[in-house]
Amino acid sequence: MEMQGRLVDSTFLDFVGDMNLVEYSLGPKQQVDNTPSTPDNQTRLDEPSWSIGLADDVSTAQLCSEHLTMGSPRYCRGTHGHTKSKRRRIITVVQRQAANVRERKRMFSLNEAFDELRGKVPTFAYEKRLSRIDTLRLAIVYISFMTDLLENT
DNA sequence: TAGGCCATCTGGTCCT
DNA sequence: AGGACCAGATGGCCTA
Repeated sequence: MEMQGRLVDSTFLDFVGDMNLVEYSLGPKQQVDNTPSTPDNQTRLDEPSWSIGLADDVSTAQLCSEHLTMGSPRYCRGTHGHTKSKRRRIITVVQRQAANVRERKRMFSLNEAFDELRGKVPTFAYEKRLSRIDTLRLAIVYISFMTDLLENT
């Protein structure tokens, strides 16, 4: 994937070289692997502490109050700020887990798309893996550059 | 140690 | 009703 640089003429490489995006140092190690479920996550899924003792028809509001003791505000969001609540969608633990799985799959496909995009934008071989935001920014610059190139030839 | 990046969870909203 | 999408929150990992 770092081969893309060779496919692009030196003009663009000079162009890219001027960008702040290419300030990465050596260090090819992947920062994060994109596997959707690490062993850590598996344990989290396997034993969802927040689901213990919850009946299927427990509302999320109840869930919230029950888990204030967990000391983690992440389990109690959505109601703060606006006490006037709209109708809440009752969701079971099973549905929540299914939604989490879908969300992980969705993010996985999103990351696949990012990887594909990384393969399309030119980078130097020694560069660290582009972050998602840098991939988008570089793609924007790359497209703009190519557009200009086409219009001026 | 602070900051950046990421995975994951979660609730809200939109759409079918 | 339920899935897709989105954004906020949180915690972990890595690097300067």
